[in-house]
Order: sequence, then C-alpha cells, then structure tokens
Amino acid sequence: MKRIVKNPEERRGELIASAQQFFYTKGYENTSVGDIVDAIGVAKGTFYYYFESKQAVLEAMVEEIVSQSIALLHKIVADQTLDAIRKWSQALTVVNNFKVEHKDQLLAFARVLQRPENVQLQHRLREESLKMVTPELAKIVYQGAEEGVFSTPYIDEAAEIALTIMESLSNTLTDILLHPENYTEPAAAAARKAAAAEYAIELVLGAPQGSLAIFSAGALDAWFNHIPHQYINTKGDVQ
Amino acid sequence: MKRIVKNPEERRGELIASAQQFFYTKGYENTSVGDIVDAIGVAKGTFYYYFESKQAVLEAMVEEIVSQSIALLHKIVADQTLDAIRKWSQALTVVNNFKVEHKDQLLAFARVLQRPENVQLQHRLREESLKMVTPELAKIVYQGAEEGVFSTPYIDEAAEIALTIMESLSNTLTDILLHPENYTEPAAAAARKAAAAEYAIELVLGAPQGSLAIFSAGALDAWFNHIPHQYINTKGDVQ
DNA sequence: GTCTGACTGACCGACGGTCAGTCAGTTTGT
DNA sequence: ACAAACTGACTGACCGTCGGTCAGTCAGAC
Repeated sequence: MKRIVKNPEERRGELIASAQQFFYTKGYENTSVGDIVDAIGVAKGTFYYYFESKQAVLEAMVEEIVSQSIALLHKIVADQTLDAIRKWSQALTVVNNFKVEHKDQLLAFARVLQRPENVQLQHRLREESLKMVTPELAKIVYQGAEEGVFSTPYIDEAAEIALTIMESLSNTLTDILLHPENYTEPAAAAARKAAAAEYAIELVLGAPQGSLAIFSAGALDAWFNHIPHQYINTKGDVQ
Repeated sequence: MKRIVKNPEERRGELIASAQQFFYTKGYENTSVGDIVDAIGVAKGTFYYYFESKQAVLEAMVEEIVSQSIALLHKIVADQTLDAIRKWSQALTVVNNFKVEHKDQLLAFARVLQRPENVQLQHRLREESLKMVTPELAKIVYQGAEEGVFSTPYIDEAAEIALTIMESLSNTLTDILLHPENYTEPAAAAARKAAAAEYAIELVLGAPQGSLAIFSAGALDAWFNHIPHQYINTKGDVQ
C-alpha cells in the first residue's frame, strides 16, 4: 500500500479520532485495532507505533475529552465577577445546555456505554472526571464558605460527595431516558430524583434550602418532553 | 478423557467456584474459559453447556455473592427488637467484621479488581449490590423516620444517596490501603474521609449529629494498624 | 434396549500484539 | 548540486491465544 508520512501529532490525532468514532458506535470491546487502522488507511503496526496497546488509546481519548470539559469549567471557576452560587448554577447550566444540544448523539452514546462490554469506557470516564472536577468544585465550595453561603467542616470531601450525588443522579436520569417503559411516569420520577439530589447536596454543602438548582426550572422538560431547549422559557411553559 | 456425569447443580456450582477462584486471583479478562474447565477436569463444551458465555458465569457469580450478603443484611433489617439506629450500626458492624476477618484475602481481591481489565467485575458487583441493598437500607430509614430519629422528605432517595456515599468512602479507603505511599498520613486521611462521610450521611438522613457511626470507634485501626480485630476494644486501645 | 441430557474435544474465525524490514524525507559530506 | 547516509514513520505477514461451536459419544434412568 502507498506510504504516506504525516506529522506524528496529526497521525496520533487521526488514530484517536478513528478510535473514538468506533468506540462511540460499536463500543470498546467490539472495536478491533483493525477497524481503527483500516478506517484511516494505515497498517496495524502504525497503531502500535503510536500506542502501547488498545487500552492506551482509550486512555488518551478519555484524557482529551475530560481535559476539554475541564477547561470550560475552569473558566467559570476562575471568573472573579461571580459569587459561589452563581458559579455553581452556571457550571451546571453550561453542562446541561451542552448536553441538550447534543441530546441525540449523547443518548446514542449512553446506549452504547451502558452495554456490559463497555464498562471500561464508562469507568475510565467516570474516574477521570471525578479526579479532575472535584478540585474545581472544591474551589467553589471554598469560596461559598468564605461568602457565608455554604457551611461545612469538610470542604473537599463535601465537594466530592456533592459530585458523587450528581453523578448518581445522572446515571439514574440516563436510565430513565433509555428505559422509560420501566417507569409509570418517567418525567415525574426524574423530577423527584433531581429534587432529592438537590436537597441532599444543599445539606451536604450547608447551603440554604433552594439556593442551589441542579436543573433550572423547565430544563428537565427539554429531556423528557422532546422539546428543543431554546423553546423552553424559565417557567417551563412552551412558548 | 474419562467421562464423569454429575448432578447438574453440582457441576454448575463447580464451574462457578472455579471461575471465582481464577477471577479473584488472575482477574476476569486474564482468565480463559480453558483455565476454568481445566481446573476441574471437564471439557470446554461442558462450560458452554451450562453457560451461554464467559460473561454469563460472571453474572451468576456476582448474583450468588450479592444474594448471600443480602440474606445477612435482611436478617438484621427484619429483626423486630432493634430500633433503626441499632439496625444501622449493626449492619455496618457485621459487614466490617466480615471484611476485617478476611482482610488479606479481600485486599488481594481489591488489588486484582482495581486493574483496568477487571472493571467489568467491579462494575457488576457495584451495580448489583446497589440495586439489592438500597431497598433494605430504605426500610431502616423508613423505620427511623417513624421513630422520629431520621427526617427527610425523600426516604428512598436518601437511602440510595447514603449508600452511594458509603460506597465512595469504601473506594477511597481501599485506595489508601493499596497505595498508602500516596498519603502523608494514611490512617489520618482515612479517619477524616470516614468522618466526612458519616457527617454527610447524617445530614442526608436528617439524623442527629453523631448518632450514626460508620466505623465503631477503633474499627479503622484494624485496617490501618495491622492489628487483628479481636484485639481491639471499643475504645480503640490495644488490650 | 431405548432414550435423554450431560459431556467431549477438534475445530474455527477473530483478535491483540510483534517485528524484521521498507521507504519518505532530512541531514551531511564533497 | 548531488548523492550517500541516516532517521523514524510506516508496513503487513505472522504468531499465540481466545471465546465460542457442534457433531458426536456415552452414562445412567426407565
């Protein structure tokens, strides 16, 4: 086959992108190294020139994804003009808007991720984001404590626990979205779980009740009523 | 090879036991179906006569382990003579005593479980036990609410969140035990994390501060000071 | 003797990974 | 200006192993 030499960084990027494409659609276990290299027209050896193993390209991919998200989060956390509560809600809003914008794609991904052979991917994403997000969240909690809106003797741990609760909520909501048939009233179940998570997080952070919103009013509708986000106002009514 | 026919239930049990042995020592991915069948002297076909796939024997194993633990927990929850707080602490004590008794074995297992290729196992155990334990825990919380010692508008969700927090703590403690070199003072770090978890759970359940103990005083020493549990009294002093 | 279901093991295609060798592009010597 | 030497990106045939299949065998019940 014709040999095309490229800038190593570009090649590496191509390999990661190709791997990502397959991991997202076929899942990690069901993707072979052959799939990855065939799609971009290089030999298998090239793959192993850039990555030690199949697992290694997964790590690289996860690192890329998480570090991109962290950059977004960091911008909010570093913003000097926002108080802690605003930072909190803005961080969640940004994440949620992003998710709603890519709803279909993310749901497809979630469906793949859920399959037992893809637990690897799921676990690495979870572990890495927990590791990276916790410190940023802790900064917000620390600021909140200084501003007197949060109160806890265990700032770092509270941040971690809050994140764990949100992650657990996220898993539950994903399950409801993917298997609504298991719930008599999916939207109501989701709303209740979200409210419980919000309540628990406020307790853990020592924040006044109702001060932290996980979903801005009506945001859940975008997920459960199949209405594009931009058509939802803050009262949750359809305009 | 000589053909020995056994009671199907016994054969199935043998296969699960053999699989468990290998999964615990070599990990799921590194165990081949050949390993499992060779160890008990049957042909590979026999394995596939009893299980649809390698994944299936993992499921069967997880189900067995979890249902055994649940039976223990259920006995405590169903005990009519205990109040909610006592049930809570007894459940934790039983689990902790069991863990301490099998400390070395469990640590070896945790070491295997931690490896990236075994995330499957880890995830299935986590998922299944969360699914099974939450309802039992919710019964305790419900009882506590009736007794007036707990207070939350979201009983089921609070139980789930409490369990999530404990699981997260358990992960953290395992990490400290397996990699103490990453911590300046492993025992102190563990104690702080445990205290934070306890504090958070009390908040989430609406229990009075200090009413719930995750570790009875001194129990953590059994983990970090390498002293067999039976030599520890409730003050945490070595006798 | 007949039947059934527990059991066998040779076999298959696919996979992750290796490595000796090839070639494009750059540097060096004249 | 040209080629020889060099470097490192790239190739693809090859390997051992794995999960899984299936046509067939055999022990024990009836």
